[in-house]
This record gives sequence, C-alpha cells and structure tokens, in this order.
Amino acid sequence: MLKSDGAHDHHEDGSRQLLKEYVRRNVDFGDPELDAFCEPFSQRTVARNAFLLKAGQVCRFEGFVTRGYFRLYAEDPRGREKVLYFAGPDWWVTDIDSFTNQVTAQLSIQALECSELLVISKTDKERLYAAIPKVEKLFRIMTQKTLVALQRRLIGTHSLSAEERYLLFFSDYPEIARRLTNVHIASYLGVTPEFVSKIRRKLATRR
Amino acid sequence: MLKSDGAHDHHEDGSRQLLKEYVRRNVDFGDPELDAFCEPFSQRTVARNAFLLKAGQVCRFEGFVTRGYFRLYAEDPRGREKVLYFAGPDWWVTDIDSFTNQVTAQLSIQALECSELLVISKTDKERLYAAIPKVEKLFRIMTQKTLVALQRRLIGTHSLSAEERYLLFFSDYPEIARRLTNVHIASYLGVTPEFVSKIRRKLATRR
DNA sequence: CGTCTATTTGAATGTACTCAAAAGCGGTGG
DNA sequence: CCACCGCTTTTGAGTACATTCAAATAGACG
Repeated sequence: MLKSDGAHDHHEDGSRQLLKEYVRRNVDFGDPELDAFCEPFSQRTVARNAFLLKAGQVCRFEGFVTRGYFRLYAEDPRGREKVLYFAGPDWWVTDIDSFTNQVTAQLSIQALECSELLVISKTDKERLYAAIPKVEKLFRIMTQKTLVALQRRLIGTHSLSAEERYLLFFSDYPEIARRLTNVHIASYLGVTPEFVSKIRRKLATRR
Repeated sequence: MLKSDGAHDHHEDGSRQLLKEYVRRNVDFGDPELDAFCEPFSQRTVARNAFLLKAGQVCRFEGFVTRGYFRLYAEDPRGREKVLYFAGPDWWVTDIDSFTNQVTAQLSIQALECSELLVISKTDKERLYAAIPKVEKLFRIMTQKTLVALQRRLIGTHSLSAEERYLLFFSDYPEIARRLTNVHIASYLGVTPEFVSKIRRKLATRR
C-alpha cells in the first residue's frame, strides 16, 4: 500500500473532497479543522472480492468509502454468512468493536467490486480526538445515526415478511441492490437464495 | 414530580452514586468533573405500567435507570408491539433519534414495575458537552456499545431459531427474563406469545 | 462451444402463526 | 371458605411462510 507523499494525485483529491463534504454535512468545522481532520487519512484501493478485514483479525482501520461497494458480514454458528450492511460511497466501514477495543473481529469486510476508500489508523484517530474536540462529536453523531438505522432494521426484521423486506430494501437502496447477486441479497434479508428467487417470480407474475 | 432541592434524601444520593460508578467504569473522570456531570440530573419515579415516553411525542430526556425495569418498544405497521430492549438498573433509556433531533418518537418507554431513574434534559446535556469535553467521549462510547450489542442481536435474529433465541435471552439476561410475562418475552424474541408457551413445553418435557 | 457459476423450479419438510377454546391463577367479595 | 372475575398461559387444529435438497436452466466468459 503506497502512501502518496506531498503531491497527491487528482483522484485522491476527489476522494478527500467527498470526505470533507461528508464532515461538513454533519458538524460545523472550519476549513483549517477540516484539513487537519482529513490529513491523517490515506487512500487505499481494494480489488473485487478482496478482503479489507477477515473475522478473527484485529481491525486496524476505520474507512470512508469513496468508490465501489463493500459487504460487511458475520458468520453464524452454522457457518452461514449474514450481511449486516452494504457500504457504498459516503459510507463508513469498520468493525467498530474490534477497532476501538483492539479485540478480534467478528465481522468480515469484502469489496464487491474494485473499490477505493480513505482509511485512518487507531492512533491517528486518537490524535484527532485530542487535537480537535469536535471530532468526538462527529463520530458520536455518526454512531448514533447508525444505531437508529439498525434499530429500524431490527424492528423491520421482526415485523415484515421476506417479501416485504425485499421490497423495502430495493426501495431504500436501489443503487446497491441493483449490483448484488441473489446470494448477497438473501444473506442481507436473512433468507435463502432460493427463496429470494421465489419472491422474484411471485412479484414478476403479479404484474 | 417533585424535584428535591439542596438537601437530597439518602435514596437519591444512592442513585447518584450508581451513576458515578457507571461513568467511572467507562471514562476517567476526576471527582470535580464527576460531580459536575451528575449535577444536572434529576430523580424521577415512575409507577408500574406508566409511560416515560409514548410514540408520537418528542423525547425530552435521557434517563439512567437506578431501580426497576422498563421496556422500550415500537409498534409495527400491523399494530403489534416489538420490544427493542428491556432496561434495568445501570441501563440508559431514551429514544435517541427523537431526543437528539427533537423529532417525534418512534419508541415508547413503559415501566414494568415501580421504577426510578435519573433524567437529564437536552439543553442540560448540551451544557455538559460544552463544559466537560470528556462527556462527548462518554456518550460516544455508550452509543458504540449499544451499537455492537444491537449488531449481535440482528445477526442472532437471522441465525437462530425462536427456541435458541429464547435460551440465549434467558442466559444473557436471567434477572430481566424472570420478571417478564410471556407477552413481553414474545415481543422481544419476535414471535407470538402462544409460540413462547410451546417452546416452554418442549424444553420442559425434554428434561 | 464448453465450462463455471448463479438462478430457477419443484417436492417434501419444518418452523412459526392464527384462531378458538380450555385451563390456570391470583385477587376480591359474599 | 368458596365462588366468581379478569388476566395470562396452555393446547390443538389448520394454515402460511420459509427451508432443504436435488435437478434443470440460464448467463457469463474464455
């Protein structure tokens, strides 16, 4: 993983721009703070199907996706993969438990296509916390939003049929859903790939 | 709701002690910071079955439970109640989305028995953020822990049978589970009360 | 064109739900 | 002490939703 020195390429500048806009949408940072915040991030490219993190490792990074898509999943006791969420541009990826407490990760993070992200290490993130108090607020807000989304999903899982969850997923995340195989959609919805196929047929014949 | 002035009763002092110990376990606060942190909280008693919050209201508080138990739940589209979690002593209760963004709450919070908690208002909490930067860290850590727990629960919901979730709930939270009716357990597990009864019979005859 | 993988299909099975009825279980008042 | 009330739990039959396993089909790519 090469870290570009002083002279960043145009592509990486674009990624940093995306990160800055993300931050600006969530907290009021001045330009100097914004630059200081972005500085410790380094660009990383991940090939299709490559792993950013595998369960069992300790997660050394927190990443902001700038291009492509990832799946974050855990293996259940029977060895089946359960997707927690898919992350595209403007999403963050990490195993938050493993990263903050430096314990072994339960999650795996895999690129669905050739993807790019900006990553920061734990020590650099802690330096940011110390240097810019508002960073603490930024990450608190991010975590809160994730929590609210996850609460909604849990309720939905208990309330809706697989067909309803399928339709909700496609209406909430059409861009992501379009790119996914049946297997991935199934492991997000918590059903078998065969059943996703049956949902599809039912929806197709109904129209 | 009476607010005790200067001279707190012994009971309330005990509650504050519980809160202080909670904070100390999570961040390193000095004694002055600890006192300043606890100061804006006020004690509140809630009768059995009374509501601390009803969906549709705006949540004006964040609460630290010191005695008793609460259920936090949402109503699904078909009007069935889905419990997100039960909160006993040492747990926090709020609709985090409603509280932080002052939008109408999706959650309802009801006391399962006569209960007590320490509550703080949004403006007081924001004063704390401003006065003691480490408070931001405390709440970030709290939110992170909640997020990790919720992630595990979502995976479990997709991975385990109702019977397995029932056993897991009882082994994770025996103190809470003991006090609950079938209806509440069912609405936490995401099954019908009738089915909880059938799980019970199966487990009983197996031994 | 053949190979590899993903998707679809069907039959049999299992898990959990619905609805209705019966049984249990404190309380409360006669 | 018992009879009755309201509430929760249990039970059972019938049904719906989702899984498993195996086989057929369709797509993608060299």
